[in-house]
Amino acid sequence: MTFFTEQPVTSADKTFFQLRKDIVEGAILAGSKLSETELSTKYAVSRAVIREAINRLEASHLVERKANVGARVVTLTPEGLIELYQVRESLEGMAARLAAQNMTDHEIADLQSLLNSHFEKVQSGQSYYQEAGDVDFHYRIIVGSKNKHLISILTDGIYHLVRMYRVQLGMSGPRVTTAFDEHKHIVQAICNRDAELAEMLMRRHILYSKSSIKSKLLS
Amino acid sequence: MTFFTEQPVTSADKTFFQLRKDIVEGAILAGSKLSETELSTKYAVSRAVIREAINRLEASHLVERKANVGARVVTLTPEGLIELYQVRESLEGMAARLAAQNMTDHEIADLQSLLNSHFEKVQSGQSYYQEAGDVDFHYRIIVGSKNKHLISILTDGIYHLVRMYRVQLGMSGPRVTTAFDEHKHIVQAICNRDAELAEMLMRRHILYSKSSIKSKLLS
DNA sequence: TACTGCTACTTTGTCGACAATTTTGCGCGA
DNA sequence: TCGCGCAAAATTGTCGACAAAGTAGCAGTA
Repeated sequence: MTFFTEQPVTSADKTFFQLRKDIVEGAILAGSKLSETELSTKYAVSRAVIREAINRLEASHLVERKANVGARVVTLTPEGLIELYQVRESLEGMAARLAAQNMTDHEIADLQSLLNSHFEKVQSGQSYYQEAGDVDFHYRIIVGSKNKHLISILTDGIYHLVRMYRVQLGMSGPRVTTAFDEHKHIVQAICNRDAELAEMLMRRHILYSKSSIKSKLLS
Repeated sequence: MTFFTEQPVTSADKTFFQLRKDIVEGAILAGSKLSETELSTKYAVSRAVIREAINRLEASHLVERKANVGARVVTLTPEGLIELYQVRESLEGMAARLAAQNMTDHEIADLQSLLNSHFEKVQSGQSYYQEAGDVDFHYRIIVGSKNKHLISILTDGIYHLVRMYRVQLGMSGPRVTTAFDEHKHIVQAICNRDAELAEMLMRRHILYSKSSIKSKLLS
């Protein structure tokens, strides 16, 4: 994952990253209360940095806060997941459209080679793929859109929430080979600079993921 | 404008709203530095509440911050405005789609009567419309989507930035009557529960606005 | 027993002071 | 005159303490 360009510099940064990790991965339970004093002793920092970290978590939609009452980790609901995928469909569709217009030939070539490496892994039977590989694929297209707002909303906000759902509701499941084909066609459209088609395919791709996840939630 | 459900409760809230207003309306110049000590004396609060306010402004994409250096108000560029409208096209298109599915009949009736009141004003020659009326129209559809993330991203983030561009680059211009027709057709599609068409019309509507603004920027 | 109101406690909000980092400006030497 | 380095000033980051709001528990009364 060529992901983590963000590296902590201040103490509040470190605390924020740590807290985000703990929340996303379930070390801090969904729906639980975040006590400032408690966290400040646990992480050995002052309440001021805890407060700043919590503020940023709120901006990421990972916690909700009430004035004079406190902050709680968001609760995960099927409806929430559906809503999240609706936003993803919209934004990542646009990202694919823009990527088809704005990615450099070199970036597209890289994307294709990434896809090839995935293909080998899938073919050799490794059911690896879904987590890291899928994230990496989508991440490159998002960044390839070259749209600052789009990139920020998706990578700073939506994606950590999606991962939280994936981890805590145990969404690692199949959809490997079919998803791979979908990825292939998206890259093909981007390579042809067909923005319209790239958007449509990406939206379908995410729509399918949503259906797959929805049916898994009900079982 | 049925907008301001958000009312300040804490001191940091008030400072945040005030600062946001000052930035959006240009009382604090785009690109200028936000000195914590300076602001704390100016608004007569401690640096802690200023810091919290700045953090929230950063989350709204109205200021950018560098560790150990400070925060600056974002600078307005033609490219930035284009990018903003790309995100709007994507998200508000989805909002219209979801509104067609999720708005109650009562909400739709309200939307239609809002449109009628606009029609009267436009017909009676008042070039009123564009600012408050336009915002109100879009706001209702966004809320009508019933998608929490969508609503938050648009009303807490994007919209203040759009308004900042409008105010500071003097975008109040025409496009009144044509925009009204577009609004009418969108409402018609929502009323027919035609989600597909509602999304398409909304995307076109925003696309046209973008072109109109772009040409105005170049003149 | 159930409800109301008070009190004590816990938690969040705000403040001023200190620490750490960055920026500024001066002096020195080439 | 220009560039380098060091020191001083200014700015941001962090901390502990106090203020204010909310919560829980107890006592008293109907």
